[in-house]
Amino acid sequence: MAKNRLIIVDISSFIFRAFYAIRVLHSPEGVPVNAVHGVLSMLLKLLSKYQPSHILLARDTKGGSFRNELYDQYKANRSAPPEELVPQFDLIKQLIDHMGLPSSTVEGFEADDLIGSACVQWKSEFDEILIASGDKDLMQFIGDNVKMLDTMKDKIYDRDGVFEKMGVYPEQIVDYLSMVGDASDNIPGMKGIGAKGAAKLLAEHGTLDQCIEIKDTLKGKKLTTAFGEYLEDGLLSKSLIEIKTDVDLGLSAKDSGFSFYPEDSLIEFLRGLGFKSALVKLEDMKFAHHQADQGGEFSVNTDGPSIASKEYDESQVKEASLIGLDIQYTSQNPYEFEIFSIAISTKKNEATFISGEQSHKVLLDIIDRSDLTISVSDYKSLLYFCIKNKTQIKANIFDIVQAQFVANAGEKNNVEFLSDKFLGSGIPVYDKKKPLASDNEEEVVREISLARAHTAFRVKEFLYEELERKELLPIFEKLDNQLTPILARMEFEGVHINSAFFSDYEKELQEKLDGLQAKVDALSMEPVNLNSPKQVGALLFEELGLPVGKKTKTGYSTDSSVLEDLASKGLSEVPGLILEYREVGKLLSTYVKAIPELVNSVSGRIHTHFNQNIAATGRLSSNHPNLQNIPIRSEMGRRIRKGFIAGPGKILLAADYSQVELRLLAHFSKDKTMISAFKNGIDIHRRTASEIMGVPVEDVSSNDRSKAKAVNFGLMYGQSSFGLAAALKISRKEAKEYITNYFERFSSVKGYLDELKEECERTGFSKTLLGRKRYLPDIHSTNRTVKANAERVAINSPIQGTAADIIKQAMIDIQKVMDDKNLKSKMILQVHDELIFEVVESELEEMKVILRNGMENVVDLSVPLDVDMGVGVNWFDLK
DNA sequence: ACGCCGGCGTAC
DNA sequence: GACGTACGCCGGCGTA
Repeated sequence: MAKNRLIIVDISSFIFRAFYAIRVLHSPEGVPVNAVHGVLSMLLKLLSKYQPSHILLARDTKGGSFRNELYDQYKANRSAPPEELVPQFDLIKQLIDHMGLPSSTVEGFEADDLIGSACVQWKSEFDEILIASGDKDLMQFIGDNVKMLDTMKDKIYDRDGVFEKMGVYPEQIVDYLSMVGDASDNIPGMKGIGAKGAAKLLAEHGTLDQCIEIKDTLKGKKLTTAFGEYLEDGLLSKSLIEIKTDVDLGLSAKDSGFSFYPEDSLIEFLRGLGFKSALVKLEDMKFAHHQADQGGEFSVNTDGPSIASKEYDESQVKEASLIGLDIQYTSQNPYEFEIFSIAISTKKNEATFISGEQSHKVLLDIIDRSDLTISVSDYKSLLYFCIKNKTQIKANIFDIVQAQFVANAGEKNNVEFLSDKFLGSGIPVYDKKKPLASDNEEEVVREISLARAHTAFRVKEFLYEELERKELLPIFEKLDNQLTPILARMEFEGVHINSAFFSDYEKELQEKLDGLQAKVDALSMEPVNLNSPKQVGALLFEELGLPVGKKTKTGYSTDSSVLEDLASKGLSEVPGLILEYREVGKLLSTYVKAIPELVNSVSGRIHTHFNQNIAATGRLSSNHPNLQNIPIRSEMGRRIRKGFIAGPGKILLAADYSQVELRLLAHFSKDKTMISAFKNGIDIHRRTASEIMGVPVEDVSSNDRSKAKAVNFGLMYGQSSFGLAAALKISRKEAKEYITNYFERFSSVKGYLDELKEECERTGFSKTLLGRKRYLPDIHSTNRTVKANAERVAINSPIQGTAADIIKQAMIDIQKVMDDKNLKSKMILQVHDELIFEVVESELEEMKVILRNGMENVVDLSVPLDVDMGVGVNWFDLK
């Protein structure tokens, strides 16, 4: 590492990036502070990661620079900074001063000129200079000991790095940008010359001046006009791009030396802005500083807290009102696991590890205390323990992972991430590959468990405050947190399967698959692995010479739409055979073979995991195995459902919401046609077909209906005419017509969808009927594709998310009734809009009533929520 | 041998 | 560029 390292920061670019990267947050006084927060964390990261001995923060002045006098259109395309950013400039100036970081601003010059001047004037004073900026312009200063740092990508550019990225060397950057221009500063460049052209010219002729000298020999219309008509623009551009290097910075190289220490004034300042997690980091730094003072050199350190391990002391637990808890189990299998150890934390930077019999006892003690809040990172596994031991939890449980999911759906939410985010990291990672730091495995488990318990203890207050501030406490406390015990019970109960059915069906499908493989082999030169898209592509498009359709990143696309196209052309029977092979192979590998392997050896049943904190809309997901995607659409696939059966003396009962999402769309949009269709029990797709194709309801063909169905669904996903056309294999024109007609006939739907986008732009999040939020920072992206994506999400999330909230609430209500009535029937599966119960036959009729009531009455909408039910001995027969 | 990623296909 | 939310299989490729 360089002994003497200067970092020059283009602070303006930090400010803008910070502002747009984090949604707007306000201080207790209502002043926006998101950019302040962002700049602070960017600076702290810079200091800890690159450990500079010197720093210079270069700031723009409020007025324009000499460049505005050269060119009145300079930066004319820049709109005024957003209203909510304006008051933050001054706060950031104060922040920098409180941090004691050297900064410079000079009237009439931009930050770039200060950076350039520092680079040139101070070059010999430092072993290394890093320019922290995203401005390509500044690449011109890169040289032996000057490098550029892209803090977003954590990438450092040296001379070769510049060439790799731009195709020119640092000394050619000015000429390069003079030709290409720079849209962000409204620098025109020379029309007709793009990135590649400029790089090529400079590679051949070295400089712009050289190019001008030989311009008459240049070939091609674009180039000749560029060097004729637009040469002036190029020269003007050059004068704008050139950076001053002789500005008097008002301080010397030595003055940029600093030593960062979180003074009380900084702490006070940040407290006033309502920052909490940043304060924790700074206080830990102070702590580290004092430690370092005892025995050596101080270095900026934002790493996590070190946790002192304490002996177990009963009194400490007795006095606590909040405990962080981590449990380590002896096995993943919930039917076999015993508690290996627990760790508890009731104090900052302290935690206690307890193993053996005592851990079991302490755990039973603390969950029995109704005056206690236990903060954990895996509530469900604690519930497994309780179900197994037939104990009830009296304490309040706060799951930090679930809290983070509700507060920031779509963000990471594992304990390691939370520890990083709020405490500055600190969870040791158990890495099986590397030899353990300690050769005692228990030692490693102990370290991890202590850190997890401590994280749960510390992070709870931050997340609670965040949930409160974002008005998400009701969703967290009344919905998600209430659902967890139900999911634990469902998982614990599991599903019964008919293993003989699976093995018979496996045999049947395997024979079928072998037959298909043999047929294809007979038609090809050499054996092809039909599971390999690469080999399939080679067979179809090279050996057989079939017409190439779509391409993927890596080669020919061979997906089902391509194969169907080829099959319909009748040039070869191979595409059809591959389609069949794919279908059978999928069923075999993903379901028929895989599922029986997951039968639990103790219970003899399948125990899926219902994940509550993965799908950003609030839906559940299921894995190991995924029981939410068991085939139903094809007959061959649907047969798999025969393998899922009720236990002895039981019967399966399923209840599913009919068209929930479309009903929600009708309710939200208040569309009269849709509402009346649902109120009168009319088939919505048929009705839609009639409206958009202009035929009487009774004359709608089944083909028309399925097209309308696709339109209805596509709508809720923000599908374009392009997508609809592809899905239905119709022309874009026809697809477009349907969509246009749809929005004419269902005009309030159009308005509603637009409103969703606008609302999201305004607030930064989308919201469900029950108040679940999903923050979508991409809605403000300047990248069209990214923004369009966010808009589709903004349309879909409230609908999908509301449906998810509704069924969650229904599960809670239904389980409550079942418990109150002490019923023996069990809720065992949820498939987004469907609940499946294993019912004791004597309870069947009662259960039907409970389900219908529970599901239909969760919320009061302007359309009824209809529920269909089915009964059967297996999942196939639930009709 | 293992892990990651792309392509593909299943569900709602 | 073009349809939202998931999970999981397989092959292929890079690293060990």
